Amino acid sequence: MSFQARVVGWIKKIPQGKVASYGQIAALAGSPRAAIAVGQILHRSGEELNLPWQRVINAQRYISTTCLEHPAELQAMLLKGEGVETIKTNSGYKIDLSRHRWYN
DNA sequence: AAGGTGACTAACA
DNA sequence: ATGTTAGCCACCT
Repeated sequence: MSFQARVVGWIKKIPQGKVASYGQIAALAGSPRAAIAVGQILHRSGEELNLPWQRVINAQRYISTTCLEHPAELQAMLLKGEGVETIKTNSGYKIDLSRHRWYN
């Protein structure tokens, strides 16, 4: 089973209304240092694999998408749609982890 | 098949 | 607090 497959598996398990960080997923998938690789996977095939990519944010609890098709604004909207509060700040969209952090 | 590239992070200045 | 640096590592070409 590839790292990618494990990552996908975990991401699918993130419950609605909860969020996890790239590093957290990487750790669950067996490579605590591969956070950036997780981002890579989502970046490329997150949408076509039908994953809840919006539930994955960075360790600073900010939305960190950059790609034009999936801007932070869209992610914030999707999260809001499932009950996750996003706070708009000058530096981006911040997530209220005290309420929405996903505990495994 | 070797190397470039990130939707990352933690550690510093 | 804010910006930079240097490890990270799997995916893609």
